[in-house]
Amino acid sequence: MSSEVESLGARAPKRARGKQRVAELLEAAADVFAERGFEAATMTEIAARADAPIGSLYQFFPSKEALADTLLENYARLIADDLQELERRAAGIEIDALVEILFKLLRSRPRERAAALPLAAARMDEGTRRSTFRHMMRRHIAAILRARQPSLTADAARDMSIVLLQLVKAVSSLTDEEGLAGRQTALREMKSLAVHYLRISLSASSR
Amino acid sequence: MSSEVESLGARAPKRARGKQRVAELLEAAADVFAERGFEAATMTEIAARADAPIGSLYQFFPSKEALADTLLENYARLIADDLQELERRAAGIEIDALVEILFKLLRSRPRERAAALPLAAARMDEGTRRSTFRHMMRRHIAAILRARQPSLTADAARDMSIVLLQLVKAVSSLTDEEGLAGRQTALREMKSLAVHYLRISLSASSR
DNA sequence: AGGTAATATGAGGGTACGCTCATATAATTA
DNA sequence: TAATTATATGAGCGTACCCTCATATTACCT
Repeated sequence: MSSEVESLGARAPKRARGKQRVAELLEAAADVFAERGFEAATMTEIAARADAPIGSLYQFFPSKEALADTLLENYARLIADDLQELERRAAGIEIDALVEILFKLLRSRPRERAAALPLAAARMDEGTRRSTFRHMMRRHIAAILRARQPSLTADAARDMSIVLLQLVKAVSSLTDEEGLAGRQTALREMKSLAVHYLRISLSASSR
Repeated sequence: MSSEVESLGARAPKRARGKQRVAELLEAAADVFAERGFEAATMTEIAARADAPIGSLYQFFPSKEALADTLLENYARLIADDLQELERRAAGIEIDALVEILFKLLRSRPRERAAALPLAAARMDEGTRRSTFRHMMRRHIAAILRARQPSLTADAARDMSIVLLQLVKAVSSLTDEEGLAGRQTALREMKSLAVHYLRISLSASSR
């Protein structure tokens, strides 16, 4: 499932067996982090769920933090790539189609996403990393909007991306909630709200 | 600040000094839970921040879970009371004013809210408690909408309350984010989105 | 004043956690 | 084959956590 390797880890896997192990460990880690959150997740459970001894886990990931960061970076890279590709195609796409694509894209890879979101929240303010997950998202969405309509100022695009991302987040949390009566209706209405918002704002900026 | 006492705690305070202590402990607990989340918060730090020895904390709260639940219930009761009062007045209020009041109300008591939201997420599925915080909110918002427009069906009011609460949540998370350029603009636009949504949906239901 | 209930206090028990490391095995290279 | 590098394994170390409890102090009541 996850085929990427860590960047800042202690020892990267060199052989096929190592890479396979790392993939299994990352998959198990994603599940456990998604279920329990960063703090409550334990390295013991992650190793157990990957059917690996605890030593193997630490062979490839020097700490719980490094493991979480690897997971987060992998997910961020996947999404960033998709967003960049959408930016290239954005010029010729209608607004409602754009919203549809955007929503689908940001809700894709639900497993990785379910792990990444708690991790992004828990490990937000570590060290000097100013390039938060959320900032990357905003930059990309703003770029897509400006690709779609070049007359947009940078400030306007930034503001719109903030609103749009909040709407996506709302849709995501509704999608994740099981057994909610009225969920379909709510999802539809939130999408049409997004389309409405984009239409209004884009037409205002084209004056 | 917090003047309520716990309901299911081991020993409720009987004397003035005890009540004062409990208030200080709850305040410190709210801060620590807000900063660190449920899991990462430690009883030691909560006691230290209230300038109380660890034994005093356990005198009044038998466990970390009980402490969190007390905090959550206190906040839920405060908000529920406010919402109920708004329901009584809802009939004569214009839509944009209603949205304004609702948003302000749900963002009030930022300290308690900052603690309650992580706790609600962390302790969502404990025991048989089906009356989640979120369900209570939805019921109240739906009741307010129906008070404002009695022709609303129960289902429609429920769906609208779901959408509305997501919008409020989005606004809240923007409010909490410091130093965000474009925040004011984003807040204004999300509010007008909520008004637009309510107008459309309510007029559709009055046919 | 004496008696009783409420509160104060902090040393420490038990536990689970993150993580280390010495040692064993497998795969690759020379 | 021999040497070397990569990976496997799990007992156990140190620590920090949640919580207990014996004992001391304070406030209230009669």
